[in-house]
Amino acid sequence: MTRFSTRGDHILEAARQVVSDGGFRELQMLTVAASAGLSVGAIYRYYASKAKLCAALVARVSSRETEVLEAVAASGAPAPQRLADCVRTFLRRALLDRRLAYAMIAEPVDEAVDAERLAWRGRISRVFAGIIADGMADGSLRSTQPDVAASCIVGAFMEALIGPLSPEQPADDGRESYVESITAFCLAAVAPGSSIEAIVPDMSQRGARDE
Amino acid sequence: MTRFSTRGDHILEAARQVVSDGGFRELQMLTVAASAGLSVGAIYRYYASKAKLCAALVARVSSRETEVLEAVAASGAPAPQRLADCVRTFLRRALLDRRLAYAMIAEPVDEAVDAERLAWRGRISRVFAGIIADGMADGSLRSTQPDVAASCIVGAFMEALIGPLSPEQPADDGRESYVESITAFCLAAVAPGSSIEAIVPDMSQRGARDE
DNA sequence: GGTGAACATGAATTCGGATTCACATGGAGG
DNA sequence: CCTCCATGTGAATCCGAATTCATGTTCACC
Repeated sequence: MTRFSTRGDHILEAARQVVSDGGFRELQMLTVAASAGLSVGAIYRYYASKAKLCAALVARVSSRETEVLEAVAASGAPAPQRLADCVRTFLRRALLDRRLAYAMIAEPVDEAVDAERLAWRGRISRVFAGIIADGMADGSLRSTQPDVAASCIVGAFMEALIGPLSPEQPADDGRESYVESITAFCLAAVAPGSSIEAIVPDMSQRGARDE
Repeated sequence: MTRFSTRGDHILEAARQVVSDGGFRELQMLTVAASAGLSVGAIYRYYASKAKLCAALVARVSSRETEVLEAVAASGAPAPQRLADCVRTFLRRALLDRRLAYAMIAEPVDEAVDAERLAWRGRISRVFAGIIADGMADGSLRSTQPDVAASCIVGAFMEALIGPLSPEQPADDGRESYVESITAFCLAAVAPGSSIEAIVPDMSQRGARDE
């Protein structure tokens, strides 16, 4: 419909549709073709292979999400606030389409797609690592290894979000409190002031950087 | 070799071998057969299908790990200590064979296997939720929703451990500090005393239980 | 109207494995 | 020595998609 969308975009949109209910498992060329109102062969005119199509899909969706996240991270607010905002933003957006989120985050497809996914996670993680480093610099966050902490945060909210144990469909009213619980967890993990030294030795210096 | 191991176990062991380098992606009946020194047909005498074989493999490995974890969790130590010990234990053991760990934790195969994997994660998560509940009861851990916090912890250390961004092979000397960093993160997330209320509203009551 | 390039179609083909099965092999019991 | 059953073999078969391609369409331009 939109004037500027090319045929290739149309196909990508159809693919997104398919993945968003049924995941990559159901992304077959036939299914996509049907959903796009085209024939199988036509798809090959725009994407050389299924793998390429999948990779393009992941790239497109993930870049949208990354932009949003980076925008939030760039607000001038204090680090802890930005951290919480990023987590919340990611969670809320993902909750709008969990099947797609799961597919984007975890469902394996093939190497090309995995590479795309990996790059995405890298970008997300870097956003968090940046915020954490900021917070460490001004003392608003406790001392950690930013990259490790960032990985943990990403893992924590992704697992809580789409892990096999997350509630199938948090009730509408519970959704927001669910988001806040997860956000609180992530924030507390890097907030200053908790008393863990007795149990975990301070390694933030020793293992910090050795290459 | 061992007297008591049946032929079925032998095959399972061969499968473990294959998965432990190459993951489930390379677990083909032909590959397993080769690794077991048998023919394809022979495997089918012991496992009705590839899916069954995979499920058996996951079940076997995961039950070993679960037992270890539950034993650690059952020590009489204070909750924060047990929490840290469980995380450390899991991480150290997983670091011994990361490819296998990744496969067991994350690599999807098919529904039957996923069910097995899900059950496993459930058990792990329950172990953590139990410890957290204990800690909340005696005040040694801050107030959270134990099941959500447990999911986050599992996600955090799994991602940091085997996520696509985790260091391919932490240097021998860095390994222990890596483990400690992750452990510290998990512990800090549920330790009391951090100041996050200004940013994250306390939802521990409101959204706690509504069914 | 005629021509060709770009675009579509979908049945036929190919392909990567899983699964089957007709045919050994070996050894325990008669 | 013969039979039978448990066990093993691996080539043949099957199956579910991906991929190709011979055969139409469309349409812009002459």
